[in-house]
Amino acid sequence: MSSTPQKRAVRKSPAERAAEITEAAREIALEAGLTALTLRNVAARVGVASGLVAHYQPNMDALVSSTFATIVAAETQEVAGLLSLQPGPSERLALLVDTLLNNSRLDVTAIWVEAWTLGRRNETLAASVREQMDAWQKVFQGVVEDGNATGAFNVSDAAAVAWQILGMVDGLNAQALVRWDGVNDRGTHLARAVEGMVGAAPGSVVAKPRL
Amino acid sequence: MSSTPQKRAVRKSPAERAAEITEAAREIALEAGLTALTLRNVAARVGVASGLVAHYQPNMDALVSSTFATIVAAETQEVAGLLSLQPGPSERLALLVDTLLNNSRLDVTAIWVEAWTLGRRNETLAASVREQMDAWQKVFQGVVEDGNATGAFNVSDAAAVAWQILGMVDGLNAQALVRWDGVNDRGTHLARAVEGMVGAAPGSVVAKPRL
DNA sequence: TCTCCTGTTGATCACACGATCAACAATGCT
DNA sequence: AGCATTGTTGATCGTGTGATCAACAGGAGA
Repeated sequence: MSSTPQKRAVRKSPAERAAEITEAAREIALEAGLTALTLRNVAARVGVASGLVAHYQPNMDALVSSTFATIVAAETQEVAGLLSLQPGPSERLALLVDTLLNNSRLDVTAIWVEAWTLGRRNETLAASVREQMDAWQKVFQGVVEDGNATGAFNVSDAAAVAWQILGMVDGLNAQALVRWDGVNDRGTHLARAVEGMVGAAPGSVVAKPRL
Repeated sequence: MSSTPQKRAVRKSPAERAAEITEAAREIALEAGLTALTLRNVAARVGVASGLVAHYQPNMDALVSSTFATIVAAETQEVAGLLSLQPGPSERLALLVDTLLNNSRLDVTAIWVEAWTLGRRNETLAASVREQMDAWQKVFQGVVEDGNATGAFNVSDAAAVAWQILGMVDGLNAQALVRWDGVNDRGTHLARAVEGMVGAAPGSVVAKPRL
């Protein structure tokens, strides 16, 4: 019954081992949250002694914050990529709202929410959170300015509106975290709210039917 | 140098002692978060041995969740009270939005956010969170239905819209927790968004100037 | 084959947590 | 005054955390 063979881990290059550790950290965070990122937890997943994880990281706060950044930045990139495929700003805004509300990203949302509170005691993480929020805001702002240029929207302060939409989306996602059964038609309601904010014609921001 | 006199705590009635403990827990939570609610922390604040706190509580999860409920329910009551003083639904909605965004309640917001993640590992707390969210939603729903009745709003699903507004407010507050410097005119932007959702005339939901 | 470099181990430290409980002492009752 | 009730203590246990470091061993180069 050698459930845990307990054999010595094979010797690997620092780069490879470091990659294993960050990947294990990513998986743990997505499955059990940033709080579950402990030396022993990560070590166990990699199949390695706890000391080794410590050896590859200055401290755990750093691993937590870099793991957060990795996960969240990947999501931003992915969604931004989807946006570029859309024909116009209204479609982009609709896709943005629709994509972020479809509950397939609840694990990432959980990490966001956790990071907001963990940031109170982990300054490195707090800085990372602000940085990633800025990145998201820029994505929204780009869409809003886009719509302003084409005349689809009419916004005086695109940056502020972008912050607001971001906040709303975050809130609705956090809500879904707790009240998963919640409300349907979330996308429709939010679309109407967003239309009000960007000064778009009612009904102009409409989610494309899911394929 | 008797910084901590270390004298034995005076003997008090169970009711009185229990009240001291819950009050100390409330203060600690508001200042340092629900995570800071430890046996020793609460005991130190009351000026009592850690065992006594344990003696008055079935377990710490219960203290955490009841403290959360106490703090949040008080806020709901307070805001609901303010609402009743307003003449009509538009004013009520405006006050609601304005009050919840004015950053004087960031400590409570921090507790909300913390509770969302802590609820994943504390089922008692999770139940309490859902209960308190329901209470908030009812407040919003009442205002929306009110406006529907007077014709100020035009909403087909008041419950769903109420959930959405609640989520938005939560998100914007959580955002303010991290990006305090953030955006000004948050109330105005949100008012416009809410108008879009409730089908109110643009500009009808406007915050009363602060006295 | 031998040697050195370095990736790796795991025991260990100090600390914090929740929980438990025998012993203590203040209070009110008889 | 003596006693019984009960609020209170604080040491203790088991667990978990991050961090440290002497000792070990795999592998590449001489």
